[in-house]
Amino acid sequence: MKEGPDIAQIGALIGDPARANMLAALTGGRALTATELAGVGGITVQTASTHLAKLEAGGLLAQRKQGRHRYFTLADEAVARLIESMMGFAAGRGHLRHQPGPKEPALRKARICYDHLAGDYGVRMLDSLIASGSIEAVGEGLALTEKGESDLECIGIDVRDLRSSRRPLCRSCLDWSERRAHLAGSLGKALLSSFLDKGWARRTAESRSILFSPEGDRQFLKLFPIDG
Amino acid sequence: MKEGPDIAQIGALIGDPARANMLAALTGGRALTATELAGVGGITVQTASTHLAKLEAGGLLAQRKQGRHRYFTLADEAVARLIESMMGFAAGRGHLRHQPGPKEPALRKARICYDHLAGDYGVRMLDSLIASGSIEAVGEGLALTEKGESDLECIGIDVRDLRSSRRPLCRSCLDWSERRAHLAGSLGKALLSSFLDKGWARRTAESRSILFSPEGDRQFLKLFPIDG
DNA sequence: TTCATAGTTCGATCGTAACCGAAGCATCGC
DNA sequence: GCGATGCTTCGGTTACGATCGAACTATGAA
Repeated sequence: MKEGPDIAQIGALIGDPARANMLAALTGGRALTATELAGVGGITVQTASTHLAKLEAGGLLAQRKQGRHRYFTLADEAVARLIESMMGFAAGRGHLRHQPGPKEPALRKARICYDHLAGDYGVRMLDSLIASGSIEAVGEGLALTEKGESDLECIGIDVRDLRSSRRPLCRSCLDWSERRAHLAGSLGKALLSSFLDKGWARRTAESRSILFSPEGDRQFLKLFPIDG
Repeated sequence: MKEGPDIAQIGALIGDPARANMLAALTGGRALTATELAGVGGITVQTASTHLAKLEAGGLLAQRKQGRHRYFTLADEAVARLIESMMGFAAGRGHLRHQPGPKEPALRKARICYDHLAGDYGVRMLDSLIASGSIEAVGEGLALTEKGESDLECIGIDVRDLRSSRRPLCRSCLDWSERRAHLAGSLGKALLSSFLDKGWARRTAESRSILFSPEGDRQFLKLFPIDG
């Protein structure tokens, strides 16, 4: 019972939904504050604080104080690989999920995935961008074409500015309600931001769903048509 | 929260100590019965049964009925790799363990590790066998020498019989109370069995500790001396 | 100084899951 | 048929940990 490395301890740390979500969010590589992580986990800051303390004590997280903020990151590369490998494993047996997708239809339609658009609308957007030749699927990755760059500039996305960041411009993110890829990366984030700025959609208070206004809905569907 | 593969579910499955131990035991690749796994987990068969059902429902275990036995194995290679990777990760941060070894001194001294002797006595036995030239350490593995074979025959171990089994004769097993290797494999099992048969020691009812009689203790220490 | 924001600690509640005893099936050997 | 063994199911207990409100600390802004 008490022999072998303590995989139970690590399993238990990952085994709580709130903690698992925090870890998954941190897999993106960006440092997040305790409050942000509380939002990711769908819990209050107090609860998040105790979770984060446990994760840190368990060696899964590192903490960096900056002003009155506390930025959390995965402790090291090994943790990231562990989480990734578990996600890959879990993905291989989707039947594992108790709830095979977001419960609420609104979440299935459009929701925020860390910082970009996911759900039916997220998948549709990427499909449309690929169909129009704005984005090319290169192997596992995605690349913005010249046509895509000019098209996006037209709708107010400053692609050059996005390129200056270290973060990849386009990343493919598996959508777990649709089981298809949607657009992540700084471009995915910028697109979602622009929808919010334009008033096409808004975040809901306590949920991760994105609510489109009737007008925003129309504009979105026009901008990202699906042929066939 | 409800997006991404459900690593929380898998984490929770692995996160229970009893289940973790069962999984770790099955990493050896051999099929084990529910009763054996209950012993590994240090729980009753009833409890083990519910654990095993959960693990099977979670896709981590496969079950094969054979007569009145139920043999459990890891569901597939992917599960084995997942467990291995978690063990490797956990080993890399040994400080994770809440209890750095078995609590009770008796467990530290001698205990059963699946089917062979572990703890202080297990480590001593292997050390002595190596020192006397009965066993050679070859890289990560262990090999019985000719001298060892004849020596063991003298104390009533039928090595030829053991060889006929598919199971490796000698295996090195990391001892987590001593942090050193002890002898596993069919030979390790046979040696422990012989101690029990000779009445040198006995298993305790509800614990995994092995209790040596005063006479057995004397014989054991004489048979496996440590010089220096 | 005072107020606001970010976060932790405390205390208490509550739900879930691990656990075992006892009873119930199923299979084997006789 | 019988009893013995291996395992599961049921019922009830218990313990742990996730959760949040409230109070507290720390940093920053005004």
